[in-house]
Amino acid sequence: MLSMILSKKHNKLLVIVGPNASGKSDLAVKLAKKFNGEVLSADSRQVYKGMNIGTGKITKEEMQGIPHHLLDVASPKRRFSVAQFQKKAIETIKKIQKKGKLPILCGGTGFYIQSVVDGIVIPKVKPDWALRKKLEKKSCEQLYQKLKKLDPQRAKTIDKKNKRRLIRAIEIVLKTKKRIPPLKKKVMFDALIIGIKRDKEELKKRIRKRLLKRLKEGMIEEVKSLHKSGVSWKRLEELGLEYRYIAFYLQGKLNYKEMVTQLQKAIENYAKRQMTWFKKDKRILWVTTYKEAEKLVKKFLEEKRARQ
RNA sequence: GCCGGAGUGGUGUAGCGGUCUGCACGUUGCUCUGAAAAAGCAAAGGUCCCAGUUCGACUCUGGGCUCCGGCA
Repeated sequence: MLSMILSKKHNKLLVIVGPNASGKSDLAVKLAKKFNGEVLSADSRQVYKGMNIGTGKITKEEMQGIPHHLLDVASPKRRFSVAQFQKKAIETIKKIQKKGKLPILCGGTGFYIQSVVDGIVIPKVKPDWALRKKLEKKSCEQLYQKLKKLDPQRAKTIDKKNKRRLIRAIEIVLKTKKRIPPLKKKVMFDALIIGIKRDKEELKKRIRKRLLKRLKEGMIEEVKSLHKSGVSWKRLEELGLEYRYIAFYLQGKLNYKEMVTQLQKAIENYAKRQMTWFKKDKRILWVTTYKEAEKLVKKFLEEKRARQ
C-alpha cells in the first residue's frame, strides 16, 4: 500500500470524466483503493433516490468499501440543480481533504464538474417556477427585447433563440434588481482531471452491452415502481434517456423493440454531447488504461502543492 | 402475362412548367452563468434511367427499369 503523502490541509482533487459507459466508476474505485480516496459522483441523475439501474449507479458491492458521496441526495419528484450540487460537493470535498484523504470527483455531467473545478460563481437566485411559467408564454423575440431593456450587457452575449436561458437571465435581473455580473470563477482546488478515452465503435458496443444487461436486471420494473410511487410520466420523460424511453414504452407509445433501438441511439448521442463538452477542456489528460491513470495520479500527489 | 398505383437526400413525406424543392427523423459539428440525460444553434445530403414537347422540366408525353396491389 502506498504511504500517506497527503497532509490534513492539502487541497488536491482528482477528477475523472468520460462519456456514458466508459468505465468511470470502476476506475474511481480502483484509484480510491490505491490512493486512500473517497468518491463523489458528479452525475445529474444519480443524485435522485430510486433511480439506480437506469442511471447506472454503482452498487454496494461494486463500491468495495469505498465511501461514495452525492448519490441519493434528492427526490426524483423535485428538480435538483447545479447550484445545489456545487454547494454539497465543495463541502464534501473539504471534509475529505481534512481527513487527509483524496477526494475523487467522478461523473459525466460536464456542467456539474465545471461548477466545482472552476468554482463558477452562480447568481444566488433560486428558480421561480411561477415566473418562469409566465415568461414561457412569450416569444423569444419578446423575451430578448425585455432583457435588452433590463440588462443590455447580458443581452449582448446571450443565445437569442434559447428561451430557457433568456428566462433565467430575466429572472436574475428581476430578483436582484441589478444587472448580471460577468462570469466569475473562484478556483478552490488543485485539480488533476483525467478523462477516459474510448474508440467510437467500442463505446457503442459497451453502451449496447450495458443496456441489455440493465434491461435484464429489472430496469423496466424500476421505472414502473417510480411511477407507482408518484413520479409522473411527464417527469419521467423529462428525466431523459432510460426513464424517458421506458416511460414511452410503459405508456404504449413505443413497442419494446422500438424502445430499445431508440434508447440505444439516444444514449449514443448523449455520449457524443458529453464528449463535445469535454473536448474543449484542454486540462483533461486522456487515458485508456488503469495503469496510465495510476501513474498520473502518483505524479500529481507527489508534486509540491501549487497553491496554499 | 394483363390491369391499376407509385418511384424526390440515409428513411418517411410535401409541393410546383421558370427564385437555391419544403418538412420531419437520422447524420455531422457546435453553444452552455440555479432544468445540463435539459435547452438551443449550425452544416452536409435529393428529383430512377433514356428520349421527346418547351425558350425552360423535378413537374407534361412516350419508352425502359424497379416496387406495391388486383387479375391470371
